[in-house]
Amino acid sequence: MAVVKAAYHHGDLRTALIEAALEIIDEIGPQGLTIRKVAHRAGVSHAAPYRHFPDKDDLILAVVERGFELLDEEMERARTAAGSDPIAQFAASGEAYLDFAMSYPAYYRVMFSGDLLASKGNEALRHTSEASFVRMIDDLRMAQDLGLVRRGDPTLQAISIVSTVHGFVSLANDNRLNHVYGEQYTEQQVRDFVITAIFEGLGVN
Amino acid sequence: MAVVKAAYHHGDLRTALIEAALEIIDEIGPQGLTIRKVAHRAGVSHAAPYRHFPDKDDLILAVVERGFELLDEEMERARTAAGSDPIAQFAASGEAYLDFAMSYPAYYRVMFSGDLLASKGNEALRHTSEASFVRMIDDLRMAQDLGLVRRGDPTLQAISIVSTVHGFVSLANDNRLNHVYGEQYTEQQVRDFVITAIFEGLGVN
DNA sequence: TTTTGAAGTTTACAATATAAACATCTTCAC
DNA sequence: GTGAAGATGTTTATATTGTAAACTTCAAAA
Repeated sequence: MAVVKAAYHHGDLRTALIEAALEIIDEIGPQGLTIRKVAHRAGVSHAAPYRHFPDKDDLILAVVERGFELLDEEMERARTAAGSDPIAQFAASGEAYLDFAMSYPAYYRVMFSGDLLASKGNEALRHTSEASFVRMIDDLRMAQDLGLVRRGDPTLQAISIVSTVHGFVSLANDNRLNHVYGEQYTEQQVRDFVITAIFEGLGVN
Repeated sequence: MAVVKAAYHHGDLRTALIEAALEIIDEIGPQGLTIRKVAHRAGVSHAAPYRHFPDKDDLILAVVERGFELLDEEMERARTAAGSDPIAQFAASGEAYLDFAMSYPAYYRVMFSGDLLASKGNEALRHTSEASFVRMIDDLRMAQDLGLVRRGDPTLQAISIVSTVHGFVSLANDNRLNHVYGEQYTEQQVRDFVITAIFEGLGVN
C-alpha cells in the first residue's frame, strides 16, 4: 500500500517499455526500434506491449512525450540554478536545451521527427512539446519590459530563436557541419558562435 | 545511337524508380515508401529494383541526391533571375530554398532525415548536399568585401543562417508553429520576419 | 549466329506489426 | 473468504515487407 503503483504482472510495464525503447533508440537508433525488441528487453512476450499501446506509433509517441518532459525538467533545473538575473536564466535554459539535444542525438531526432507528430501527434503531446516555447515567450516579454532586450513581438523573436537553435542542433547531430568543425573550429566553438549571434540579434545589453 | 541511354528492358528503370519513390513520398509520406510500391508504380516486379539499388536505403539515398540536385537548380535559377546585385542574388536563392522546402515538405524531410546520411550517406551525396552551403560562404565573403555585410568569418555566418532557415522550415513543415500562425500571423508573415531577422543579423545595408 | 551478361521475374524466407484466442492474476462485490 | 470480472500477458496466426536465389529474356559483342 506504500507502493504507489502496486506491482501487478510485471509491475509497471508501460513505463518499462518506454525505458526500453529509449535505450534501444540510444544504442541502435530509431530504425532499430521494433516492438519485439522492446518487449524482449522488458522481459515480456512480443504481444504484451499491445496491452499498453494501440500500436507502434503510440509507443514512440509516449517515448517522445517522456522526452519532452525530461527536456523540460533539465531546462527548469538550469534556470533555477542560474540565479535571479532574467538574462542569465534565459541563457542557462538555452544551454540546457543544447546540452540535451547534443547529448542524445538519436533521442532528439525522434522527438522532432515530424512524420509522427504530423499524423498521430495528439493534443496532449503537442502541449508538452510547446511548453518551453511558451515560457520563452514570457521570458522575452519580461526582458523587454526590463529594457534588456530589443522591443518587438516576443512570439516572433521566440520563433526566430527556436528556429536557429533547432536548426543548429539538427544539422550538427546529423553531421552536416563536420566539414567545418574539423578544419577550423570545434563543435563547441561553433555552438558558442551561434548562441552569441542569437543574443546579438536580440540586442541584449 | 542518338539515344543517350538505349532503351533496354524497361528503358531507364533506375530513373523511373526514383521518380516513383518521389511521388510516393509526396503522396503518402516517407513511412509509406516500400520497395514493392515503388516497383509496382514503375510497372516492374517487386524484386526488379534490386538490379539497380543494393537495398532500400540506397534507393532512398538516390532520391535524396536527386532532391539536392533539384534544390540546387532552383536556387541557381532564382539567383540568375535576380539581376546583378549580390544581395539581391543572395536573397533570391534563399527564397528559392524556402519555396522548395515548404512546397515539398515530405521530400525536404527525407532529404534531411539524418538517420540515413549519418549511416549510409556516401561522399558524393555529402558533396551534393553541401554545394549550396559552400556557395553561400563565397557570397558572404564577396558581400563583405563590397562592404554590404558585417565583417566576420563567413563560414560562421553561413552556419548561423543555414541553421535558422533549416530550423524554421523544419518546424513549420512539422506543424510546430501552427499555434502561432492561426492566432496572429500567416505562415508567410512569420517567414518574412525570420528572413528579415537574418538580414539584420548580417548587418546588411 | 552464338554466347554472354545485364535486367527482370518468380519463388522462397525471415522479420515484423498486429489481430485473435486463450491464460492468469488482482481486485472488488458479496 | 469467495468467486466473478476485467486487466495484463502469452500463444498462435496472418499479412506485409525486405531481400536472397534461381530462373528467364533480350541487346549486343564475338
